[in-house]
Amino acid sequence: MSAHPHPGPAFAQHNHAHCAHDALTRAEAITKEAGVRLTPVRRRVLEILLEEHKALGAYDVLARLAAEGFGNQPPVAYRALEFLVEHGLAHRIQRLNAFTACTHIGQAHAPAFLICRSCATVAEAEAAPARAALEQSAAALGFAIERTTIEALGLCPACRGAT
Amino acid sequence: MSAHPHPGPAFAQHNHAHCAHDALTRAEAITKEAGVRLTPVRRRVLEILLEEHKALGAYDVLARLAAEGFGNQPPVAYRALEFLVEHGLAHRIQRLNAFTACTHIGQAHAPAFLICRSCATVAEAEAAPARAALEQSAAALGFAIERTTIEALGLCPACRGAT
DNA sequence: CTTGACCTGTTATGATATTACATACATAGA
DNA sequence: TCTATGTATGTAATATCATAACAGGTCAAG
Ligand SMILES: [Zn+2]
Ligand SMILES: [Zn+2]
Ligand SMILES: [Zn+2]
Ligand SMILES: [Zn+2]
Repeated sequence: MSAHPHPGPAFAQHNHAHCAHDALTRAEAITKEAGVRLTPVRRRVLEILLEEHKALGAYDVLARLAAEGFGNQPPVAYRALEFLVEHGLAHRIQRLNAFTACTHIGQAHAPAFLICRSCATVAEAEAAPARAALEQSAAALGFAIERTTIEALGLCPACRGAT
Repeated sequence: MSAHPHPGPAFAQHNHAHCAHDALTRAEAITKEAGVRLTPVRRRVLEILLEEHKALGAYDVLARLAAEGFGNQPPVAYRALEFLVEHGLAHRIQRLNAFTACTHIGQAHAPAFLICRSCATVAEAEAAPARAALEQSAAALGFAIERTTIEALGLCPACRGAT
């Protein structure tokens, strides 16, 4: 057990079925705790996001939902995604206008996102240090930070290795 | 002379006419140096962005251009904006899907953006320290960062003071 | 001049996101 | 149990952001 939130498995080999199942279990717990409902659409959207460590656009999610008999209009997807983001079960990736399942559900964390430009895998890195540094710069200007977006584009370990 | 790139004037009282005029002068120099043309549309778009320390959407810019007799189709605005960003004369703000004139034209800088949620003013802060911290986190995962986006939402000094 | 590179303009379309309203469902109080 | 209430879902319509593809204009080198 690591002493601090561990890096998250996105770039490492791991039992992903287990990884996804775990996330769902935690999501159930979190929502129950918060007194909100992880309804079928919401749960299914989370499952879809959990299939891969990538980011999916709202319309990609919507297409999947529609194919499975859920509604087929944009708000169906956007609402479920908004719910997931609001409760810390998913994150929005600004650079991609897309969404990814949180890999640290239930753990307090300040995520920075590492987006592989080759394979599109998205991992969460710890943003606390970067954030602290930014606070410094901002404080010097008298600016009070409330929310930060930290995203990096680059190459993941696997894609660096590949020719 | 400050030892490192100074914070930029967005949140401070300053002679903005002078600020904008300076930026244009530098833009002329930069483009001449690079052997590219700061054509009338491009120059005008930069002037429009320089009017305020805020971010403007491409269609806002387009409306202004159209009203002044330039083309009135999206590519006219997007192309000019793309040119400005490419040559470091403007920046794209991901969170806002919008563009802002660079306040450090001609200076090498790694900008983080501070966006006031109350008055929409955008300032550039030095992102180098935050970026360095992020490199650390990323390196630990074997990820090679190529480009970073660092944006913060919050309250500027003026809006903090106001009731 | 002519050529070629680049810039501008326009049409058309694609991609992302929200507003507004109607219907269905869960559940707590009467 | 019944019904009132809040919440969730479904749908239509529309707003907002962005790009592809092509036609015509400008300008300087040869
Ligand atoms: Zn996994
Ligand atoms: Zn990769
Ligand atoms: Zn700048
Ligand atoms: Zn403000």
